[in-house]
Amino acid sequence: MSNNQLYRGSLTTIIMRLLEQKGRMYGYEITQKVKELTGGTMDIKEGALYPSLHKLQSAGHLKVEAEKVENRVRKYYSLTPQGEKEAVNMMQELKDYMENMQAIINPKLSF
Amino acid sequence: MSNNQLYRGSLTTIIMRLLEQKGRMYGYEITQKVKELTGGTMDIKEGALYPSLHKLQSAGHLKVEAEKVENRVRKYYSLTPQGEKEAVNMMQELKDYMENMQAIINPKLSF
DNA sequence: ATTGTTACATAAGATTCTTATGTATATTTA
DNA sequence: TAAATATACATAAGAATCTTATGTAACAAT
Repeated sequence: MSNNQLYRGSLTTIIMRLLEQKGRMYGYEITQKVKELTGGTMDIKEGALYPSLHKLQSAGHLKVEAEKVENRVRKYYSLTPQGEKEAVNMMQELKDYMENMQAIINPKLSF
Repeated sequence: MSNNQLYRGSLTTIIMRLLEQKGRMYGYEITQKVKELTGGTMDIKEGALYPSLHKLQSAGHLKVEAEKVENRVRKYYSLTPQGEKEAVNMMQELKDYMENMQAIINPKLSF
């Protein structure tokens, strides 16, 4: 993902958010989109991505449809109704995380 | 730390930043300060804190001084010169992380 | 006398990631 | 045309970070 431990734990949030916005994406497309959006600094590894997608799927947050495009198989993922709720949840948790980190890093009148 | 995987990987950054600001803190004090700064939502577990402090110390980022206060031992940690540089580094990496997450979550003209 | 707080520590297990490896097709480049 | 790169999936072994559980020890409060 990056040679930085901070990214640890944020992959599922990223996947859920991209699918919330785009509706339907396949795995490889997600890696490319993230690379594009972060100017090349974030590089999602396949060894992290695919197990993560499978876990979200078996948790009932994603559904998958396999399609053959240009003689290659693609697995398109999208949010289930339950996944839509979970995506909203995860976005709130990311917001809370960011605010908490800001509160620690730039405390208001605490030091 | 929190029932949220996003916090995974941010403990060392938090420790380094608090020591950068306060100069000198002991383990238990760090847990209380973080609780205070985040309104009780972040709760650093001892099983995460102490191994993390030991690792930062053996990496040369922290130095430790044991003191007996009210008949109880405290281990005060502070940044080494090398640790000061590493703290600046970590703050930049946190900033980059936050910006990258923002770019994914709220993309500018990409969807 | 028991519970809660302060203060340290470590071990076992869970989770998430990296690295390595594998399969397969298509395109580009040397 | 052979080799390298890109596209597209997958899994296994090991690393890193965390939680849970447990332990020691002194002090305060109920």
